[in-house]
Amino acid sequence: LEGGRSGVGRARAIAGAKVTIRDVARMAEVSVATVSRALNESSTVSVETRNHVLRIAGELDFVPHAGARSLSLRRTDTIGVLLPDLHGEYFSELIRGLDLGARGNGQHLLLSALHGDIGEAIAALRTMRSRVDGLVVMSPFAQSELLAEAVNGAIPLVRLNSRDSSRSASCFAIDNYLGAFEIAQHLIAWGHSRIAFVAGPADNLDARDRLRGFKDAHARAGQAAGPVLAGDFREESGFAAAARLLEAGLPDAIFAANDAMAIGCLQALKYAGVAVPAEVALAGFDDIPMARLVDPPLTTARVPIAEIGRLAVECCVELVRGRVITPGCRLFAPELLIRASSGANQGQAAPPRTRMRGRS
Amino acid sequence: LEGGRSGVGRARAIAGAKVTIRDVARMAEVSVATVSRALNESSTVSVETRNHVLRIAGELDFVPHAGARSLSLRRTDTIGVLLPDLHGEYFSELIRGLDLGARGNGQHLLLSALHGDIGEAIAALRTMRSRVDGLVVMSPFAQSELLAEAVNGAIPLVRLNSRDSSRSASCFAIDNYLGAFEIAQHLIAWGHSRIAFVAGPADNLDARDRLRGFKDAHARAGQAAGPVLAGDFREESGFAAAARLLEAGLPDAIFAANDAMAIGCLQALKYAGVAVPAEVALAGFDDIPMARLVDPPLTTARVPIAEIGRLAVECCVELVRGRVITPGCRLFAPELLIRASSGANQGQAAPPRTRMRGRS
DNA sequence: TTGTAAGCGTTATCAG
DNA sequence: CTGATAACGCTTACAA
Repeated sequence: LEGGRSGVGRARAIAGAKVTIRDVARMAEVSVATVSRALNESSTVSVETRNHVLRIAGELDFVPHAGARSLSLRRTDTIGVLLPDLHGEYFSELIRGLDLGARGNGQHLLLSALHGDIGEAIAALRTMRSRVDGLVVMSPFAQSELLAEAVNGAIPLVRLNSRDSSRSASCFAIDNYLGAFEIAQHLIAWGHSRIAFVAGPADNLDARDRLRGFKDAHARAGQAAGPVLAGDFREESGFAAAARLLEAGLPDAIFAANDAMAIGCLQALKYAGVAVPAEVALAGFDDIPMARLVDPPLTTARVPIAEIGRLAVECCVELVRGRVITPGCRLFAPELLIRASSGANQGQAAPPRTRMRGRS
Repeated sequence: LEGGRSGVGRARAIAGAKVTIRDVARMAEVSVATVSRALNESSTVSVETRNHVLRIAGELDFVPHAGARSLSLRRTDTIGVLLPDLHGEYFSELIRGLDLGARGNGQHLLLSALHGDIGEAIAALRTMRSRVDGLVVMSPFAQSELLAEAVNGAIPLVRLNSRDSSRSASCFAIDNYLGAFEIAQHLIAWGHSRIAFVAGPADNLDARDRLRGFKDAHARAGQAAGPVLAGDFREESGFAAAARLLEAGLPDAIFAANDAMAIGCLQALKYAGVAVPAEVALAGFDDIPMARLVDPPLTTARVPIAEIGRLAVECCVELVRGRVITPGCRLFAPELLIRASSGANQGQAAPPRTRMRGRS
């Protein structure tokens, strides 16, 4: 009677029918408790029993049911990630960082990318809530407070790139204000007296901070800020903005709130036969890979997005594990990358005080 | 006694303590079965009870425990995705498509990226197996048969971009062979008689197929294929390959197995003062967004990667739901995009038979 | 239409 | 060191 079991077990494994811990227990001729202990490295199992059980489990190709496990353990070992509609290298680098942080801590990643409004985000958050131990949320929405509310304190929440004054949240963000301030300062230092700004979406927090940095750098320098043009972070809107400037009269420099729009500007300028940086200097933000490949290479601010993603997940895991972390926003300073598009001579130590310009 | 319950429930919701279906039942003064039925739109519940229950559940901010649900329902409503170490726009577009396919079918996406070797991938597959209803796996490994084995038929498996002769698997892939064949044919038709090929990683199936296409196009044309240089799909390796060609003597044209490497080539050629396409024509593969922005814009083959991702997930969901799908590989033909880098005059109907060249 | 109760697969407590 | 057994939260026959 007992002899037949091995055959049954093997058949099971081959057929792919779900094999449970009871099957393993039966085959190994021990109790389910012992199997559980052996599988979970509990020390209260004799070495030989453990090995025996492990061998049988392997033969049966046993994989514990995650749902049952989470029911019993009250944890899922997965972190949920909610991201806005991101593009290109920025998105893939972010995910790379998130994945790194998760797998490094034995966590799975439940991903949800959003293609829409905040209502959709809240709905997504609700359905994720019961499947994850913690959440990492990146929301460009100004009303992102609502998101934290949706989670309702049920599980830890870490925010990405949404600096806000929320009392209790942990948050990892790029210092958009500082980066924009520095770029504007750089342009001003190089003698550009009329600098136009191509803004991002009005309801986007990153975009707002970059605009503030742009303006404050001018205020600090005691110089009037140039015109601010509307944009939406996409290349096309940069192209359109430059086209408007070409019509209204070119400034000395254009600072676009991200690289994609800066590249759009560059295209429009090239098309119109305007030399960059000789006639108009140009700068962007983000340092997407294309930035150094365009001609001329783009002056910009690099944001360590993968690193931030990794840290955010790690912080989330810590919170899940009950570590008390003082809440607050950790800001990461972007790195100013001066390339040819801003007209700065990289070999030269100090910027010129004034600058001769070909056009008035 | 009963009067106090409402207060307790509200306190619970505020505190964020896990509220279960029993709490809802108690508050609504019905049985858990009724709550379950109300929440799951079962028709066997009176409209008023349903509304009542729904209201209470809302007040309590109740979210069903996914683990318990999956235990009972024997499904998780999530699809697992296993991806290799991908970069840039290709990666983000793919994820966009996968996400679209998942959310469109009410599924969650469990993502696992960055798999160096196949052992790692197999381990990841094992731990995912119990948390998902189906898997979409993209493996560039030639030995990817092992992956299917790891799943052992426990759940449906759909492969991405790994064309193989596996009897039972469903698979969605780009016709790399065809795309490469057409690009090579295009270069040949435009009179380039010596065409170098910058290959991808030797163990990468996509790369192999592209090389085959390149060679077969030459065979078909009765023309000897130019030198094949090693590469690894990264920009740097394209740069290095072009550097080697500059030293050994330039061909008439260079066909890189992907756009990233083609752009690397372009950089090296520019750096050396070689005019593209006047002195050397150039073509890539993938149509990453940068391809049309470099100067000159890159001739390449566009692969509908987001679309493929979406379809793969949808197919997987169908399989999970028990739809019988005839297995096999669905190949998607890339779209040949002729731009300036290959020297073809787009306004011109037919390619020239022979071509005058500035260099021997 | 509603309630009762038996699973679903694990882990953990408590005896042995 | 090992074995019963009671949770864990939900769905679903089966009864009423």
